[in-house]
Amino acid sequence: MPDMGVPGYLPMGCAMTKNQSLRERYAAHIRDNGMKQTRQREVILDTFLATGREREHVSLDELLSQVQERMAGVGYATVYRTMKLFVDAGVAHERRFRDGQTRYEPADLDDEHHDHIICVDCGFIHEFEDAEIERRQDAAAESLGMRIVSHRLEIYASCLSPEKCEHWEQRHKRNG
Amino acid sequence: MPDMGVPGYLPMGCAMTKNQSLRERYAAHIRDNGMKQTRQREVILDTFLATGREREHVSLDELLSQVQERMAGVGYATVYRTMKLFVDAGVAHERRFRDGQTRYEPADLDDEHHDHIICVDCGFIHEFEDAEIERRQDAAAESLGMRIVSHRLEIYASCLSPEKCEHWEQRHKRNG
DNA sequence: TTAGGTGCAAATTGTTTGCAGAGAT
DNA sequence: ATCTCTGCAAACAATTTGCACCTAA
Repeated sequence: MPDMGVPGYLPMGCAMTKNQSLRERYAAHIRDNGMKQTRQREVILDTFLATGREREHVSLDELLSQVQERMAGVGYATVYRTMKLFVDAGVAHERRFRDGQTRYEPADLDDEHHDHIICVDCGFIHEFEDAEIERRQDAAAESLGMRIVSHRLEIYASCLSPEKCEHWEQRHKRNG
Repeated sequence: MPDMGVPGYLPMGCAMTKNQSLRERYAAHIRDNGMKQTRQREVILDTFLATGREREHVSLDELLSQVQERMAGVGYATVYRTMKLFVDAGVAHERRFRDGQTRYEPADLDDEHHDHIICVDCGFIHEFEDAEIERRQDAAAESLGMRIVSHRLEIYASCLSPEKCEHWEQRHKRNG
């Protein structure tokens, strides 16, 4: 099902409107920088946004193989360069957890921000927000006479209910 | 000056007692695992703990060249493997900031923990602690039925007083 | 004496780039 | 027609490992 963004008719944060916003950012970036619309970029964007709905934090390898299912012959370098483009366009965020792979997720809109809790047993990546933690980070920087440019907060934790974790493991391994 | 750790006679957190604790951890690890005391490991430990006093967060390359000043001919692989050994022994913490280099700092003792604020202008690395942030992280994990194994919080910020930052830059570049 | 350590060089891993042909506008 | 993009392969950068020789215990 294509994105039929209808801003105002759907609650904020809904995947459909959010993906629509990201598509608009992409289109604007392409237009404003004299770049070209290509079939590869369309497929990569579609594939990337689809994985995003399940909050998958795909690696380049994972994304590449998903892209190749839709369009054979696409090269690693194209996906690599396109994801950089998406980052520049404000469509994607780049994440580096501890598995040595660069991963991507759909960008947060506006002032939204979230951090990650990674299960050390199965690798599943949860997301969470805490405004008070953000405030305290600002305060810590300010006390040093600095202003925050960006931050990263990653929590590595193990699941207290393994049977639930097993389920996550299966889900996650699908894309590995 | 060698470390003359005198636990109980100096305040907790003092560099001298702390380094003494770390040396003891190293010695215990070597003993308990049937490993051997070598001149290289001694020199690397001395050099590493010395950089730690200034909270330098050395990279392998930086550490290697400092080690070679004290003992010519030491190879990269030896420093590499020795730092892994120190991590296993609880002597060092491994850190990966965004400059693509693995850095090391003396391990925190017991329950101590600190996070980092990295200046995006000069690369200088500050440290800070915030117990409330830690509590909230625990709470976030608990709400998902998880228990924290470790975490990383890095704040990238720019300095509001550049002239101060210049000073830091000089200090930091010394080891680059 | 012997198991473990060292130093070199080569292998790995993940990322980045140069370039000739293909494609979008 | 022109300028960008793609796919391949090669270059890079940082880390990791195999191996023959060395050394602590």
